[in-house]
Amino acid sequence: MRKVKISDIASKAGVSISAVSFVLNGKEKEMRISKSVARKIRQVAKKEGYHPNRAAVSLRTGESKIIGLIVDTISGSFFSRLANVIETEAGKYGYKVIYGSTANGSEGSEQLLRILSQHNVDGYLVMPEARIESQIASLIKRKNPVVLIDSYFAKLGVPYVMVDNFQGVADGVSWLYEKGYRRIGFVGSDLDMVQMKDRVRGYSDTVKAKKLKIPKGLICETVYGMENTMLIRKIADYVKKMRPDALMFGANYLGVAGLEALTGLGMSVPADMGMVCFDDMDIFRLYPPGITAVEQPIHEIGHKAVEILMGEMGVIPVSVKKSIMIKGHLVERNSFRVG
Amino acid sequence: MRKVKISDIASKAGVSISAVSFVLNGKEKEMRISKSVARKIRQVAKKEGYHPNRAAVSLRTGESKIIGLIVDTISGSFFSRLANVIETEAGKYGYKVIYGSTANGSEGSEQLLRILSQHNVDGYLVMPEARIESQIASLIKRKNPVVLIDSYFAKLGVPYVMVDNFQGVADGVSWLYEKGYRRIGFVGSDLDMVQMKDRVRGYSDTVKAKKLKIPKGLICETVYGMENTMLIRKIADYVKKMRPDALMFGANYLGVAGLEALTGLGMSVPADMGMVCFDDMDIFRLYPPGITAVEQPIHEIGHKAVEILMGEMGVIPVSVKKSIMIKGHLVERNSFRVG
DNA sequence: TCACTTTGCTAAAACGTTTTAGCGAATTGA
DNA sequence: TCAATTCGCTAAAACGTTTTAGCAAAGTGA
Repeated sequence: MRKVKISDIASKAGVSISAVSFVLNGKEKEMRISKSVARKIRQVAKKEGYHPNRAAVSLRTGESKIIGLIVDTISGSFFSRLANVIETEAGKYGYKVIYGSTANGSEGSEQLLRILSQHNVDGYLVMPEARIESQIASLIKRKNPVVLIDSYFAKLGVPYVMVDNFQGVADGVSWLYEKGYRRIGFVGSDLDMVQMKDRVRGYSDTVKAKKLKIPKGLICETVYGMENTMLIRKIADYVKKMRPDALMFGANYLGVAGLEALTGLGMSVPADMGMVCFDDMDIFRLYPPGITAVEQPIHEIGHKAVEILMGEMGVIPVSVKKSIMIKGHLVERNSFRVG
Repeated sequence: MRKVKISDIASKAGVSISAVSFVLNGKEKEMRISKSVARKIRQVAKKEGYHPNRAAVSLRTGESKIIGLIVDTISGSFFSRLANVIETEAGKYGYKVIYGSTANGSEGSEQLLRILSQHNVDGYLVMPEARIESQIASLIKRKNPVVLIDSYFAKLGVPYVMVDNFQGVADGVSWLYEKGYRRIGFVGSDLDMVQMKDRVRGYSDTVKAKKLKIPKGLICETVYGMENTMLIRKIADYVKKMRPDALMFGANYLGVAGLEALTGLGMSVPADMGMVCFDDMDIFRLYPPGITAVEQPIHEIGHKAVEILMGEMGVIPVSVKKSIMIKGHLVERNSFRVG
C-alpha cells in the first residue's frame, strides 16, 4: 500500500510524467494533450488513487495550500467558533489551516511566524494583539498575504474584517434607553486597540445623543489581562460607588465577571440592574432571565476573512472591498425591568 | 530579504552543503566535522538567519513536523481548550498542529485523512466519533502513529488517553447520595462509545452499591445528535414522569439542556432538584447557586496525549504505558438542598 | 619507508513535483 | 512538392534538503 506517485501513473498510462502533471493540473488545453490521452491519464490516476505529495509540490511551487491562523488564544468561545468556520471556509478552497497562539508562552510571535514561514504558509489570518503589530508589518513588507480579524492596525494598510463595534454598543445602549434606563454605565477595558476604543465611543456617543447627563465615572475601565477575582471586585466597587441602573458590557468576559460581581453584591438582573453585553455567549442565553447581547456574526466574519485572503493570495479575483465591517445583531432577552 | 538557504551558508562559510547540513543537524561527531569548522558554520548560519525549508526537508525525509488533530467539531469549550493545550505541548517538541473537523460537512473523514496524509503528517491525535473507526483502522495498518483522546476503540489496540468516566460519574452520584438524595436519576445518551457506556455503568453500579431501589426508567436515554429543543422536552417529560429528586448528567450539553428543561417546568436547582454534571462548564460555575460538576483534567489529558504520540513517533523513548486513564475532579458547588 | 587506517571533508543522488525548452510527425499554404 | 506551422508529446532542470559513498591528506604501525 505504498503511496502512489506521479511516475507510477505515467508508466501505467504509458505516457510521460509531464503529460500526467499537465492533465492533472488542468493544463491539457494549453499544453495540447489529446482528449484520449487525457482521459486515459485521469482514469488511471483515479483507479490508482493518486494524490500529489504536497511537500514536493510545495518545494517546487513555493505554495503549501496551508494558511496560518494566528490567535492570542483559541480557548474562548468566540475564537474557537471562528476557528471552526475558518477551517471549513478554507477547506472549500482546498486549504488547510495550521494555527498557533501567541499567548500561551510557548513561543513568541516572531518564533511563531518564522515557523509558519518555514512551512511555506501561503497566507495569514491574524486576530491581533497589540504587541504583534511590528511582526505584521514585516509580513506585509515581504508581500505576504495577510488579513486581520476583529481588529486592525491603523498605520499599516492591511485588509481586515471586523464587527461594527461602535454600532453594536450603540444598539445595546439604545435598547437599554428604550427600556427606560437613564443612568447607564459602561464596563470596558484599557486594551489599546480600536476594537475596544470603538466600543467606548459607541457608548459615549449614544449617551450623548440621548442627552443623558453622565458623570465621567460611569465608565468603568478595567485592566486588560487582570486576574478574574480582581476584575470582579473592581466591577463590584464600581457598581457600589456609581450606582448605575443598567450596565453595558464591552466584552463577553466582562459581562460574565459582571454577573458574578452583581451576585456578590446580592443584586440580580433584571430586578436590580439592566444589562446588555457585547458579544454573546451560551451563558447569556441560559442565565435565568436571559441576558440581551450583541451577537457577533461569526459565520460571516470567517467567511469574509477567508474570501478576502483568497483574493490577496490570488486564488480568486480580488474583490473591490478589501476591508469590511460587519454589523452585529442584537439578541433581545429579558435583562430589563418591566414597567 | 530573500530566504536564505543551506547553499548560502555553505558558500559564505567556505564549506560544502553537506558539512552545513551535518553540523546543523547535530551530526558533526558522527560525520567528523572539526570543531573549528562546526563553529564557523553555526556562526554564519546564525548571522544569516538560516532556517530550513520545511517542504524540502519533508520531501527528503518524509517527516513534516506536523501532527494532525482530528476532532468532531472544535467549537465547544472542552475541545477548544484541549486544542489549545495540545498546541503548546506539541510546540515543545517542535511540532505544529494542523487540524480538521469531520463534522462540519465540508469533507468526510476519508477526505480529511487523505489531505493530512498528503501533507506528510507525522502522527495523529484523534477525538473519535464512532463512524471514523474504520479510517483509524487503516491508519494503524499503515503504521501511522495514532493516539485517541477521550474515547477508544476496543477492537483496535490503539493507544488512548481518556478521563475516568466511570469514576467521575460514580463520584458525582455518591456526592448526591451523601447530600441525602435517594431517588437519583441519570441523563445520558445513546452514543455508542465506551465513553458514555462507562458513565452509565458508573451510575448503575454506584446506585446498586448504595442499595437504592431504582426503577429502570430512572435512566433517561437521549438520542445523540438530537435537536436541542427536542432534547429539552425529552428531559422535561422524563422529570415529570419519573420524579427524581436529583439528577446526574452524563455530558455538559445534557446538563445545560437539563437546566433549561427544569426552568421550563418552573423548577429550580437546588430548591426542587439536586444536580451534578459530568464535565464542567463556565455556566455551571456561574449559574446562580453553582452546579457541582466533574471537571475533566484538560491539561493533563493534552499533555499525556502528546507525550504518548511522541513516543509512538519515536521522538522520545516510548513509555511503558501507552494508554492511560485520568481521574476527573469533583468540583463541589451548591446544587443540593440543605438539610 | 610502505601499507594501512583514520580524519575531515565533498560530490552527487534522491525525494516527487512543475515547467521550460524542444523534438518529430502531421498539417497547412503556396 | 517543399517550407513553414501546428500538434502532441517528452526530456530534463529545478526546488532545498539529507545522506551515501568516497576521496585526499594526515596519522599509525612495523
